[in-house]
Amino acid sequence: MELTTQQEKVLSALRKAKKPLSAYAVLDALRTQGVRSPPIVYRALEKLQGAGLVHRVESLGAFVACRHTHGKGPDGIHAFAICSQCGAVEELCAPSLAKSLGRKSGGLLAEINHSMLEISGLCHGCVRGACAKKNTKKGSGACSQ
Amino acid sequence: MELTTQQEKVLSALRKAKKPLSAYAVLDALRTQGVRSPPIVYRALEKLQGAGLVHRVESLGAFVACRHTHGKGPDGIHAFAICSQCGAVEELCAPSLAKSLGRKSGGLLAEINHSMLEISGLCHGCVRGACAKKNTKKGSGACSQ
DNA sequence: GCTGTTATGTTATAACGTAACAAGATGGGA
DNA sequence: TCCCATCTTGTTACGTTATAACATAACAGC
Repeated sequence: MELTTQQEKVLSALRKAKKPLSAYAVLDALRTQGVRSPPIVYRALEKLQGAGLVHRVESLGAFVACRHTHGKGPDGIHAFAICSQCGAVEELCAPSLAKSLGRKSGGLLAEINHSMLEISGLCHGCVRGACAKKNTKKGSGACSQ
Repeated sequence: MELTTQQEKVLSALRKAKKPLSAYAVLDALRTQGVRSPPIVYRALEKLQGAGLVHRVESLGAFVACRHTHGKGPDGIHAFAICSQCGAVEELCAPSLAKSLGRKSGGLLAEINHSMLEISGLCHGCVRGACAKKNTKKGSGACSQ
């Protein structure tokens, strides 16, 4: 997929960040590059998500650049481990969940389009007290565990 | 747990609804009963979530009353199947996932507090064309599959 | 040049969530 | 009884997240 200029900018901002960024954080990061209004960011995010290059972390209302290559389709499960204190996030590979999800959701769903799994807790660093900052939304948070 | 008046109202509104309600939808539903401002609803929701009586469906930004009894702790996994067209939601039991989650998230997390799994797709009814309404956020949507 | 499509851009507003403060209600003690 | 702590209720105002609606540019193909 060919990325447009704006999509490149947004993707690059997310790749530079050490933790998930809200759409407005992306906007702020890109103001110096001429990005001025929310829809620009949201449109780019939408395309990038469609291409599997970016995921939305639902429980944070924030976005991360993806490191893996996902197949699209039912086994395109997006799974994240999230430290609720310092904001660190790790993307997990959980392809083995695909089949059991199909069985479990069969009561309601005939087709699966998208699955997401988010596990939150405390990272090793925060448990040891090594992650200085409390997650302040603005703070640069994200420790290396 | 003893519920306060407001908590009762909120829980009852969610139980009556056939699909997840946003906090503001709850607010609207309770205006006739004297509930006038968002914090009242959010506070009640927070307590109800803490008690496991209500869950937040992250990918919808909405809340549902819980039908099961959950143990609290790591195996308190909240799993939902969601029809992206008509808005129907089914809460799944996925206790077997608990252990594998622990393993998968171990790289980052030392402790798990909360896990959520959301699977979206099309329900049997929507695939057959039996669910009339497209999910319009205001529409009463939710088919019986 | 014309046309259809995609990308870009703006303004304004909807929808979701919380901070900060004030005021009643309750339930002990001293 | 009075004082104090605590909990619940309530308000206003604000911050954050997301989208609607519209206008314009850029470009490919005829």
